[in-house]
Amino acid sequence: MAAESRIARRSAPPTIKTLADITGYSIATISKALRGSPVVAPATREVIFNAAREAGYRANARGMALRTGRTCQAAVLMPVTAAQNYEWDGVEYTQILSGISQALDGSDYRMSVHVVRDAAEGCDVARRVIDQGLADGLIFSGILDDDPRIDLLVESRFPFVSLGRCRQPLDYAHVDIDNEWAAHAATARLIAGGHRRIALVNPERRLSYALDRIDGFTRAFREAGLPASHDLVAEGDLSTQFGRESATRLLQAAEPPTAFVCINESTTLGVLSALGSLGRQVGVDVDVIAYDDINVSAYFTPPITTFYQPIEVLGRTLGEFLLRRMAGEEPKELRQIFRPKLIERQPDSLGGRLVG
Amino acid sequence: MAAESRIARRSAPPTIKTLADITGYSIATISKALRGSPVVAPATREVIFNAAREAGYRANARGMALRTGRTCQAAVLMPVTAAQNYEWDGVEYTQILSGISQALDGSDYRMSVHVVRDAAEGCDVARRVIDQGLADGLIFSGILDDDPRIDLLVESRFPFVSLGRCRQPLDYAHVDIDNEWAAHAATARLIAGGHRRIALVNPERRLSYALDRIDGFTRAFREAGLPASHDLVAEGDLSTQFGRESATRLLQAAEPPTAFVCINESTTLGVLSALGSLGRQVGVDVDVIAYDDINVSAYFTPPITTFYQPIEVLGRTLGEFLLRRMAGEEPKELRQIFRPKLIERQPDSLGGRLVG
DNA sequence: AATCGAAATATAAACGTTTTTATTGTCGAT
DNA sequence: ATCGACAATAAAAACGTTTATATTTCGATT
Repeated sequence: MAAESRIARRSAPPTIKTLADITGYSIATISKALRGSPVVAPATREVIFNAAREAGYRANARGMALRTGRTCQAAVLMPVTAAQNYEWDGVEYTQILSGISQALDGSDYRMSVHVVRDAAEGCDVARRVIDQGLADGLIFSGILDDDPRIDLLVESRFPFVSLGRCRQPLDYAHVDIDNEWAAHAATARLIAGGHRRIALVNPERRLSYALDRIDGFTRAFREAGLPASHDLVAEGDLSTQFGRESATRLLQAAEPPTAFVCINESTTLGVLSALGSLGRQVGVDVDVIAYDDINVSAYFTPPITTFYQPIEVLGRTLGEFLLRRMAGEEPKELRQIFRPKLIERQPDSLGGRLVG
Repeated sequence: MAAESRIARRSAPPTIKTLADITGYSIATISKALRGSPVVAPATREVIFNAAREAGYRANARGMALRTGRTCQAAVLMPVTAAQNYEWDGVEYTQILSGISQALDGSDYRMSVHVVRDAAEGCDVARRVIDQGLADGLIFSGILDDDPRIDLLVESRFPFVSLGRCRQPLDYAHVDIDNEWAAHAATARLIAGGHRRIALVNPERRLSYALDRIDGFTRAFREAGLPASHDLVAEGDLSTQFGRESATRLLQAAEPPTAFVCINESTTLGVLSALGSLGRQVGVDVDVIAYDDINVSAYFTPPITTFYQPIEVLGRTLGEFLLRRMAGEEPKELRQIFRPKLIERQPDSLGGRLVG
């Protein structure tokens, strides 16, 4: 038995023709039976399925792809910044890939990953995926304010799901974090704690979610009837170094911030590093609220308040949505906006401290 | 021109038959010309190449794959621990994928990523990749002491490159970090600094490189004529939590360590967190040396001494080796062991401190 | 008893390549 | 003039599927 199956494995893998020889049916019938077509007699199907199981038959993806055009591949664009020595970058993408892969697990789709270095390359790759039929669906992130990839894909009716939304009123499947809400919540919490000069460590403004965050940040001030500290918005790549440099610069300004809202843990680490260097203490001199990527804020010294959203869940939702989209479901149904959970680890209030 | 090319793009993409119609040659000649066969006349080849360029012809990967069996895919097994809420896990894999992708960039290979949750699943996926011809080559990591995947792949002569070495004397392409050397260097540095009770925060012992590290750790003590503090070797998953728990436990023992050698930055953060909680200061009460994954140790407070190896370089080497292996090069030629660079950020010596 | 329709299956074509084999045409040697 | 060798190209088969069309069988209807 073991030896037999080993021999079977060594020789050429069974094709539909092998099954035809075994069962005596034609290859067309085999194909139809395996695809679950209702025209084949139930008894026949039974026989064929058994033979297929026995022979360890697995459809040849290449033959199928050639005939049908279906590739059984879901393409994912994985962004990587060109910056050297910035190794924290993209740490959360492992989680996203893991989540997508989980969602794809039951299906017969596989995941192919394309590394892209910037938005332009992302656009090129997307076009190649469509034109050359490299995949049946696409997932990507890093959505810009007005993202050409979304335009392209919507126009060509290619199934895709984006992580993040562009700000155009287009009809497409997407998953996102409620950045406006989260930025508002963080800012409002600090305002309620007595802070007036609040820094926002934000990504570059061309990214859609950077604008969402600024919106939320601004709304919190507006609702409190206070002027927003727009001069304390730092924008850049989200490296640890950027966090450190921004914090250092802002803290040495004439009217320094008393609190920081950080976009991710990488920048947070940089901000904390700057505070350490300047001899400021979190919770004593300055308050910091972060968005949690990889769940390490609990281990910072001291632990800081964060908004936490398990990234793997985003990935899983992306994968599920793509499967449903590729199955023909309408984009309208395939939208989900996650609100991260607030984890309070500090009071984040000025307390009796002196402002400015 | 722009309109024209857009129309061309909308309609079915050009095939070899399209080129045959355009040039008047047969599809066989077209194919041979494009593949660079010497039997076609140079003038003919010229004509065909021009037509191909004009029409924007790109070979259909599926047709090619069906005929030749070549998939133009390089498969990568991406490990993901099943542990929930352990989100730092695998952060360095983004860098590895990025490196591999860079290496593959010029070639016509694409990268497909398979997420695997444990060694057994890795073995299954590897077998499926071979049997079903899902890819032309394979890259994987997390090598065990005696890894079944390596046995399987060596036996079936399937091109692959592993990140890490098993301890069997097999002939296969691999890339690794010199873990024995690095562990020795870190331990020796601490011994030279006066430390005698040194903790090693290590991965599980079934992983090949865990053993390498213990070897190096032991050698450093042996060379110093001292008994190795084997009772201070902690083994577990490399989560931040594991680092924190291990450090807490070890420090409260009867004969606590005066120094830590940490396997990666995730555990390092945990160790530092434990030290903070216990009111111990790095560089004052305890010394810590880490291996740097994603280059953030510089931002820890205080910055700590690390061994640093840019992970992207490992990825790039993996990709290059796989290409060469798939091109037929012998595994013997395709081995590289990297020595990480020591970055000194602390004296790591006991100084005038009291031992124990 | 002849005919029809439905059910079940078979045949053949197609997808886009590569590769093996066959067909031209040209030229030099006999 | 005839033949063979060679170069250049064409024709055909094959890879493993799916699908459109064709064939067979059989029971029911006229």
